[in-house]
Formats: sequence, C-alpha cells, structure tokens
Amino acid sequence: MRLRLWLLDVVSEQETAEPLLWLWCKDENGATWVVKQRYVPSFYLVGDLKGAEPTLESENLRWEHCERRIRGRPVEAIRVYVESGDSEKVAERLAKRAGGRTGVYEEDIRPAVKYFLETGVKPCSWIEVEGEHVGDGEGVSFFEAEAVDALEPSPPPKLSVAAVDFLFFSEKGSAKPERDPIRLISVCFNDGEKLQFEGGEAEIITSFSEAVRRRDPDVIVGFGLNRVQWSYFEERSRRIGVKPLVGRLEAEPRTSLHGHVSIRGRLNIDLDDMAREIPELTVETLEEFIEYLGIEMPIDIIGEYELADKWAKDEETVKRYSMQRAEAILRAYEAVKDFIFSLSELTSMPADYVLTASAGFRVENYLMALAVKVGELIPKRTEIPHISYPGGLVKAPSPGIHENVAVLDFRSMYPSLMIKYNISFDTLSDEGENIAPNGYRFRSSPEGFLPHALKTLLEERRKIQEKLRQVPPDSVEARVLDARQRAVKTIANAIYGYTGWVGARWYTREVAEATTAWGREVISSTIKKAEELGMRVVYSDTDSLFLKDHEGKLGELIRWIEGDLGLEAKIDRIFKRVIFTEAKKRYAGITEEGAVEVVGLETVRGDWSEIAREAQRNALEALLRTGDPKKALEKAREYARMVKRGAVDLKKLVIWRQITRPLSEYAATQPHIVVAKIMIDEGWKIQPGDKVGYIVVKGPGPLHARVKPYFKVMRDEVDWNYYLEKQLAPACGRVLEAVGVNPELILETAGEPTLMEFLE
DNA sequence: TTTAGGCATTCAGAATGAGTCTT
DNA sequence: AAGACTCATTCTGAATGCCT
Repeated sequence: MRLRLWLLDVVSEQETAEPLLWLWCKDENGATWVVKQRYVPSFYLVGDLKGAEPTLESENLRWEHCERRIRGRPVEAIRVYVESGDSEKVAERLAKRAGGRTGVYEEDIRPAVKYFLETGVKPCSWIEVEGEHVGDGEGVSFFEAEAVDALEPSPPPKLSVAAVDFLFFSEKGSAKPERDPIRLISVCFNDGEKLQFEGGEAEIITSFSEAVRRRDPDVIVGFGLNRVQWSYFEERSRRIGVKPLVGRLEAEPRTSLHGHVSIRGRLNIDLDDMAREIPELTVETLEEFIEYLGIEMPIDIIGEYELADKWAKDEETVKRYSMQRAEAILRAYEAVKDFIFSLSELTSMPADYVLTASAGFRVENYLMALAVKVGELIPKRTEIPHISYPGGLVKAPSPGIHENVAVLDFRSMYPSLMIKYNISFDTLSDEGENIAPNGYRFRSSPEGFLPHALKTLLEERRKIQEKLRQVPPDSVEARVLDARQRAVKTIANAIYGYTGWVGARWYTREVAEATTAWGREVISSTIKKAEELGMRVVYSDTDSLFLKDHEGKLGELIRWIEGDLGLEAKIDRIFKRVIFTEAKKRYAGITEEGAVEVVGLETVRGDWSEIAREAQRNALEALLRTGDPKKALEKAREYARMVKRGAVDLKKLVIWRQITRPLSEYAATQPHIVVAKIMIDEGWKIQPGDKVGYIVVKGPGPLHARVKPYFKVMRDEVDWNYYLEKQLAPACGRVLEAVGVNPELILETAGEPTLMEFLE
C-alpha cells in the first residue's frame, strides 16, 4: 500500500542488528505513523585504493568503486557500506591498515543526518511511502517501507500542539532541582483546552505526563525548555521516583549532545532558542518576544526574583500568570511555525533541532545536501587558527543635518559578486581568469559549487515570490510561502560569512577575502560615479550610499550599476532629513511620511539605560521633525530635570549586559560581572548567554563597586548624578554637538529654565 | 556547535608626569 | 640633591553590541 505522510523527524533505532531508521510521520487525518526503513550508512575512501581493497575483503564489507569530487577535482573513490557497527570505528580501522595514504570522507556524519542528505527526503515535508502496515500500538501505526519518495511541497497537516509553562522558584536566587519543587505546570492546547497541574509534586508530574500521553500532542512548545525546564523536570522526577513519560511509546525526554532535548515522536520546540537569535530583542524574555511578533495580549509581568513572594501572598495571580505564559507561547508558536518548518525543510535539519543550531550549521547542512547531490565529498572540520581579513568599506559621514538624502542599496551584494565572478572553493585557481582586486583568481567555468548554491537559492526565492503574488495575501499558503522565502534568504545571505568561518567544513578564506575585495571595489567605484554625476555622497557603508543632490540623477546611476557593474541596486528610502555625528555606523533620519529611523545610536542599544535611550530618541525626533536644534536641546533639558529630581521609574535605570563567558575568564573587573558574582553568591544560576541587569548606586570607589542587581535597589540609593552625567548627557550631547549646540548646555541650565530660554 | 569584519563607546588599570616630601 | 611617594592625567586594552 501507499501512504502520503508528513515527516516530523528521523531517528536511528536499534531493534535488531539491522541498521534501521524510524521515520516519525503524520497523515492528513492526524494519525501518527512510524515508518520503519532499512538504511545502510556508507563512507568513502580516496587515495591509495589498491592498498585498501584487501582490507575491505578481509573485513567482509560491501563496497563499490565510484567517481566523486573533492573541491571540484574529480577523484576515484570507494564507497564502503557499514551494515553493522559504527562507521567511524570501521573507517578508522581501515585507514590505519591502509597506512595513511588513504583519505576517509563522510564517516563522521550520523546515519539519521546522512539519510536526509542522500535520499533527498526532507523533514517537515510530505513524502510518499510504499510498503506494508504492520501493526498498531499506543496511538501509533507501524509501517514497513520498501520505498520512500519526496513529494512536492504543500502546507503541513493540522498538528496538535501543547504549549507548556513550568513554574518553579526559590525563596532566594534561582530554583535548584535539588531543593525546590515544581509548583505548577500550565498547558494550553491548540484546540483551546487549558490544563493546570498543581498540588503535590508527584501528582503534578504524573498527571501532567498522563495528560500529555492522553492528548498525545505532535508538538510541545515552550520558552526555556532546552536550557532549563526539561532537565529540571527530569531531575525532580528522578528525585521523587516518578517516570516522566512524556514521549511517544512511553519515552522519557532525552538530553542530546548540544543543549537540545529530544522527546520521542514529538517536536520539542523551544522559542527561547529563537528569541536569542533575534537581534532586535534586548533582554530576550517571552514578553519581549511576543511584543516583537506583534501579538497583543495582556500578560502580567512577574520577575523570577519575586515569584516566591507573590506565590506566598497571592497564589491565584501567579497561576494566572503561568497560564498567560502558556497562552502567549502558543500564540507565538502559531506566528513562527511556518518559518521553523520552512527552515527545517530547506536545511534538512529536523524542526526541533534547526532552532538550536546556529546560522553556520544551518548553511552547512544545506550545503552538505547539495554536495551529495552533485557528487562533492563532504570534508571534515579541521582545527585551524583564525586569521582575520579586510571586510566592507565604510566612508566617514559628513557630520550635521542633511536634507533630502536618498539611500541607495546594492541588492544582495556579496551573493551577487560570488555568482558574477564564480567565487568558490572549487574554482579557486592560479589560472583563473577572474582576478580579484586582492589577487586571488577564480575560473569562470564550470560553475562553482557556491555560485550554484546561491543561484539555486535565489531562483527558489524568485519562484516563491512569484507564487506569493498569485495567492490571497492573508491565506495559509501566503503565510507558508512568505516564511519560506525568508528562510531561503537567510541561508543565501549567510553563505559568504560561512566561507570565512574557521569552523566551517568548507572554510576558504580566499573566497571570503576575494568577495569583500570585489565589494570594496564596487562601492568605491560607485561613489566615484555618483560624484561624477554631480551628487554628494554623505555616507557609505559596505553596500549602501547616502546621496544628496540626487534629483533626476538616480536613474542614470542605477543604470550604470546594472550596465557597467552587472549588479542590481535600488533606492531603499529617501530621508527628508538625516543627522550624522562624526561617527560611522550611527545616524538618524526621518522620511517624508514622518517615520523616524535611528541606527547605531544609544537609542537602539540594549546596553544603555532606558532613560538615556528615551531622552535621545525624543531629542532626535524633535530635531528631525523641526530641523531646529533648540527643540532638541529643550527635550534634553526636560529629561535632565527629571533625572536631577529623581523623577524616573527605576526600571528605566536598568543597564543590561550579557555574560559572554565563564566568569573566571574575565580579565577586567566590570560592573555586570561584579553584579553577576553578587547574584551567584545569593544563589542565582548565571551562565554564558544570560543577561544581567544592574543599577548604579551612590558610594565611593570605581563604578564596579557602585552597582547592584536592579531588583535590589531602593529609590534613595540611586546615583542620579551618574545617570545625568554618564548616560543622559553623552547620549543627548552627541546629537546636539553634531548640530552645533554646546552639549554642556544640557546640564548647566537643567535646574531652572532661564528667562531667555523661557522667552524663546 | 560562534556566518564575516568594521566600528564606537565605556571603563579599568597601567603608564606617565608633576609636585611634594623624606632622607 | 636624589629618591620615594601622591595624585591627576593620559594612554591602552578588554569588553560589548551595534551596522552592513
């Protein structure tokens, strides 16, 4: 029989000695299937093949000769099939016996990964299986497949989803599984059912696990599941002797290698992983995440530090808060799921894994699948020292206010250059006819591996966008297509950076270096051309130009870029006014429509206090709207007075900074490190990646001796002077100075407005 | 399990230097 | 008069988070 199924995940299962994969699937009606498929992993030998043959014979391995490529160069290879045992061990044994003249490829890639690469079957996509239905059990139907085929993309079936929030806390500091019980679990299903488990901990854990088994969700989604919650849940279960059977077929959660937890048969999706890679977020909380997604829903804000207190005083409020979180998680999941599934399908990484993987690994997985397709062998990672190379060109801005400035952007400059000059690890050659400005040479044909990847991606994106125009804008199809085109774009844009990453399997510094070198040439020749056409280039960064006096001249410049450079550029926006300081990468502008955009300045930096950011934004807006520096000064003074009087919400004084490494590795004493240490002493768990918030308080000594965790600061301790002189004044001062106002005026008259100011 | 380099900024702590005190 | 000491200023490097 044949079945059409949607693939959730693929897992190696050791049922017998046979190498076997389980394909966890859903059908159109929502039934769960496990498709069992025999899959024999293989690896490649290259080099001294004659020397390897006797060993292969004596080991009784199945093998065959084949043609493959290494960095574009054709090679003879032997493909060795590993029917039983571990590929890496077999390969190592073979290599040793062959005496070092034989290279080994692809033995380091796990079977479940290799299956995707070699079959072209992709997670989060539809497949057709041919075979036999062999039995049922516990909500799962088993199928033995003879053949599995990938099908054309179409929207996923309806999946059942459980959004989960675990509640645990400590009287002081972070909750510790050796001490603090789970108090509550809130679950919100996507069919509307809401459950809350409370009471004795054993009861909470068993009834939660029981409910998960009964409702049998395909997806479990949460915020902080991977880093904290699952391991907490497991540890507490162990301590009270209850099995946390939340996986399908009675499985417990399994912590896999790199901070990712697997729940058998279900997708375990942690939105915290996603929030962490969104640069717009400063503190990466659930609240901030849903706000970023544009989801409007009431949610109480209760800090971790006040949970114990609130629970003791008013349990109901905390319970409501926890359920609100579960609901918010579900709403957020609904908003991002299409993107996750698209990314999963595109990169051939299972959906719950692709979120924890960093950009580099996503690109790599995509390239690996492509490599198998074109017969390019996948190299292993090597440890090599990092050598930095020149990047994009940044032209210093002309400081001050500029009116009517057009911003010209090159479209995907680095990908376009890689395609145009066929820049790739397999076209790099001393005889290449494409010569980069820094001397590296690339053959113009045949098409390189990376340009091929990029063309495929760009073409794919073009097709999706075309389809997108043909479907109703608010339809499911539109949402899925849009998510997919964004996924394609993120992968395409990351390929250049990937080639310069030392951790990459296909790390090739020459490729990255040549790309930026051509980029610099392009931007500087465009600046020259713009000036020849009578425009003024007031600023430029990597692939964008800010142009003044552009009336009637932009068309010619764009045509020149298309004609002479063979690249695409477009006018991204036109600013009615832009203000630059002396600094690069920092400016603010206003469009004709009145939209204010702030770039690089304190306003958009998460490591400045809210009060300084707000003051700067207000000063900038006043300046950009009126063009009058006096208005900006007035705004700045208004804020200065507020700070002097101490009339500011304490939350606006918090300065957030990330802990980027184990505390012992810091060379210099810094405020946020001091605060992290204070918190650790008080029982908080702080690890790299966490953000620490502090407030500066009065007292003697260096700054790092005058900081406290934000939630422990009383109003009368605050060092208002610090916020005035080191936060507000520099943030606003920079802006004012750029328009010729003495920044000291912010402070000098901050107390009372003088008569003169009054009259103005 | 860190896609790249370019950049501004703050603060800590070392280096420098002027001035004063001690022997 | 030379060296020790204090204090203020200048310089350098560590660290972070932004931009394209």
